[in-house]
Amino acid sequence: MPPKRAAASKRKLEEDSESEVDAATSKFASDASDSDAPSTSKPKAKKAKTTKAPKAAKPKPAKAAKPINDQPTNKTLPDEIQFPAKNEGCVRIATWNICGLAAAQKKGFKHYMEAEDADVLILTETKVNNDPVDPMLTNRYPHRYWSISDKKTYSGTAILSKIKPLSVDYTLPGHPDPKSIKGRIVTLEFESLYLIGTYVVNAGTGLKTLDAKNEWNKHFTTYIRDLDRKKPVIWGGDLNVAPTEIDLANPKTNWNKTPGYTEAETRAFAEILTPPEKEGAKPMIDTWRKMHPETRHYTYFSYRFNCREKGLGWRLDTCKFFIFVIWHSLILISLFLLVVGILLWWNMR
DNA sequence: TCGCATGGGAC
DNA sequence: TGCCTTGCGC
DNA sequence: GTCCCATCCTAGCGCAAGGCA
Repeated sequence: MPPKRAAASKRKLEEDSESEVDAATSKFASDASDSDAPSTSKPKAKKAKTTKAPKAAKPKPAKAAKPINDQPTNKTLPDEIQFPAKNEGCVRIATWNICGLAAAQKKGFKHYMEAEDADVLILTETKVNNDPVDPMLTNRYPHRYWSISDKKTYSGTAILSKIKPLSVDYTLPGHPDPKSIKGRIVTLEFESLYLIGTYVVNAGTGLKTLDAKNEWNKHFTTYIRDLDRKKPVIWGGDLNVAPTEIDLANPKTNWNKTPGYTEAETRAFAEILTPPEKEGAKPMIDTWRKMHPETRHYTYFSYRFNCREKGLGWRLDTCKFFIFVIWHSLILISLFLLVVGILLWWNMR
């Protein structure tokens, strides 16, 4: 049954700045056999229904604030999007939290995909229940890996690639509840590196799922360290954390209250980036922050309070790429962080 | 998850 | 069967 | 009285599933 929001279905698409990495790597590709493993989805038990009094409508402020940081405020995807040309010999990796593939496709996902022409595209919150067979995707990306949640139309992570990986993994080793991880992680192993795409657990309204997130962080940290001992790692996707106070517009009022900016989350993230000395692990690089040490640029804006227009956002969901230990690798010849873009992210939390 | 109103404590 | 409402997550 | 801080309350979207004519 189609959703019946039509009458009130305002087209709500927020564009965000997008981060992307062109990582030149002549040996990125491999001759390994294709390991596209289909994910399956299972019907979920229906949710318990509770009665709730309808909220009283409140008049909205008609304030037309001035955009801040020159960030785009349009809510629909333009038909024509331009990105800088790819560098010769580079592999372009991009990430986008699409908040529903079906919805994204209605709103111009195709335009973005054609314009960006990423070699590897990480998608999060796909909300798909089966591996999509859309020719638009299959023609451009011969290798597609969909991690699908057991919970219908919930979470979902995918990596679409023009390059064939050696192997693919949809698990987070060591996590005590593998079911809760389904749909949140895809790891591709290439000849020269690992690429991880994640849709990290959201700490939830009232931080009610912070414990689950802490559990995720604990095991993910171990996992990424283990991989890094073997090959360099690139990690992208929706990381659901604003690492530092310059990664969100109002750090003071949100500290330890709002999911994405709590002590537990920021500390866990910092420890992934800069492992404690005793662990002997190599430090990792937040590429966006490395190249834009002071820029306040956000990837997420709340629907509430006209945050988009006011420039009140967070750098938390997409736009984060972390290239780990690239310097010891001869494979990665150059690294360019291109923050141009139109990131299409109309998620809300 | 912003910005305002409200209330309480410190000074 | 299909429109409409409700609930949930973010 | 003034300042500071904590707390409260709030929007809009995508989607599935249930209610009901």
